[in-house]
Amino acid sequence: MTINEIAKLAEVSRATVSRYLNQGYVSNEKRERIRKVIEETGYQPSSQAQMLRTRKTRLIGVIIPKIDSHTISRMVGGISTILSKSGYQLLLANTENNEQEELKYLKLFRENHVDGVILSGTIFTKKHIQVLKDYQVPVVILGQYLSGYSCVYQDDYRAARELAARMLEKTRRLCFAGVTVQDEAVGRGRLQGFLDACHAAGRGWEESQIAQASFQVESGMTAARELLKAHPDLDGILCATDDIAVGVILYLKQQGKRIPEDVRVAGFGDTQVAQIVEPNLTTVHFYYKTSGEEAANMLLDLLEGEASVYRELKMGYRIVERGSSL
Amino acid sequence: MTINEIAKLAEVSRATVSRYLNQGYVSNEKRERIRKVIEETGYQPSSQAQMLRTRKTRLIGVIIPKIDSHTISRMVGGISTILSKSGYQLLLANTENNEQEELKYLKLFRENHVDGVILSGTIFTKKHIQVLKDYQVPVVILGQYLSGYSCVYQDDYRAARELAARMLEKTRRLCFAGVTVQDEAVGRGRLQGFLDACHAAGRGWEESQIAQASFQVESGMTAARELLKAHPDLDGILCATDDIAVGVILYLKQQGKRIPEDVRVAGFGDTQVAQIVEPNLTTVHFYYKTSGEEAANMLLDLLEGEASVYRELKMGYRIVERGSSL
DNA sequence: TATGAATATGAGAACGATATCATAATATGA
DNA sequence: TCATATTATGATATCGTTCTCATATTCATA
Repeated sequence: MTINEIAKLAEVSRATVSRYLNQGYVSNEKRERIRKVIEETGYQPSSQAQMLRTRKTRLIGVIIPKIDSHTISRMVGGISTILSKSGYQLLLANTENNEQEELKYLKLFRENHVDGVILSGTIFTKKHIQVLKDYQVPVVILGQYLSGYSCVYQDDYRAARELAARMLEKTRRLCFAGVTVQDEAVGRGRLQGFLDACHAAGRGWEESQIAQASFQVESGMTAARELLKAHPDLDGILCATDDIAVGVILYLKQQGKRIPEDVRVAGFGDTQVAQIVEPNLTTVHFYYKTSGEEAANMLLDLLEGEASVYRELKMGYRIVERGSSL
Repeated sequence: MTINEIAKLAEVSRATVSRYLNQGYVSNEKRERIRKVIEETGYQPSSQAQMLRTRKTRLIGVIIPKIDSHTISRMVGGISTILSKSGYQLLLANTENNEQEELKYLKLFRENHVDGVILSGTIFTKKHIQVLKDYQVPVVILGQYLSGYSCVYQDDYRAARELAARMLEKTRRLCFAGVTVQDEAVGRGRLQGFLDACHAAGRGWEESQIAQASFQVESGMTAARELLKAHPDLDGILCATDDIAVGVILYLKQQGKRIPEDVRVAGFGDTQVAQIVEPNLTTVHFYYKTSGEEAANMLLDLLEGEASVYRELKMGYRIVERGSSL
């Protein structure tokens, strides 16, 4: 079924059918004839033809570093809700934490047809900036702050600083298990918050109080081992993610430490495991799903001309104190 | 940049450029000219025009019930790996466990002319079968068995039967916390495995030994409460998912029960929490990521004509015994 | 040296919609 | 009543590819 056949059956011109479909002028008489024919035939306009002609695809490219992560899948959930409500579809690209893949998909999406892109990256290189600079369609960055670009991100710095301050009150020697500072948000932001809180509390710190982990539980165990080796007297570890914190807790318990009596631990993200690990984990709740929704809305504004200029949205947070730091 | 401009610059016909792009006959001389022009201009064929002309979109629709679930995101990860390797893109639809949404997306995808669909559903109604019956593009069902259709699914029944048999050896009164039997795989399959294991072991069972939960941890707690009320002497609970099992464990511990000494517990799925909850959870490891990969490969076979007929693939499993049932 | 494959090329149609333009009919206002 | 919006319609061009077909050239084979 094509628009031509509909036109023939309804005894009108192809143009009139198109107008019917796109709310143009159509007399009641012909409108009814067309409606009937479309209903009988179950006609659906070819979206490919529409895409070619209108240069709009109603597809949004979503680039994420890892699909099987609670924080990210929550964001994707939020994005998906908003987009589908507005009749857009979601083209998903999973980069498996490979920045090269991010660039590849940015290019692929541009060439291919998306109306806009939501990029949830971790590490931004100069290459990224360059590709983003003259990108033909609107892009919203999710989870990272990037000056001059539309972005939705968490207040990692303040959250870390506040949580660290609370931890400092209860500890004599607080250590930090973070991730690479190439990751501006989770790496740099949370570390800086920790450092500034130490400074504000008049507490010095040494390089050896900071361990670098990755995003897995296992790396948290390794980090805890390193920290404990360098500082056998440590009585607190602030971890850049809940998964790291879980690894830290597992290792500390293995070593016979009691939590929180001997060592207080906290994480970030308020993922599912925070309420399951024992003791329950003190952590920072970020509004990931809402962030995804906001990013999608921001992109829609950009697409539908409500706003032609970028906006930067910093999301709030909530510290959740549980057994691991009491 | 269009193919016409490339043709003009390379001083050949549009058809020759098209042949160059689609490995048709082109002389070395012209081939080189075209190559050079394309390189200089950075020309990329319009995928919309290609879609319209070839009636292929290189898009695969993926319908899932919930994005922020460990099992599902692992499957999506597997799908994504395979598809992107073959130059297909993934159109994601998240139904939030709403079967109506599934139908909606099946229709939407068909209209949008995806090349194929991977459907990871939980509940199949007659409506589903009817829509699938005369679906114009290949569909692979993931996670459920559907006779006569390409599908990749877990051996829920055997896994449940085997795990239940092991649990029965160590318990006098084993209960079951499952999900709705409308879900053939997780609901019906795992329950039936449990029942048949009871029968094989010469153990009767009463209706009240079976509680119905949903997919959340909280529902596991409720289920445990019901079961414990009906059977204060229970010494084992087999749970249809890890999350339910975690809820069960949390509730039992709250009630002062020791695990596994007083009550043995096991789950299904081997999700992250299984290794974090205390005691660690005995569970069934399913190869979710591999299932996703297999489903994607199956679809590609269907698409690329390697196989024109459906295949049914039942995946193996591995029982992982941990502290909760020892 | 005919004969037929295999190789090579371009003109023009087709895919299925929307956009532009010309034009007619009707409604509105001074 | 006349000028001017507003409503209504269809013919035709266009989006950027690939497909079909006609035709020409080269090469191996009988």
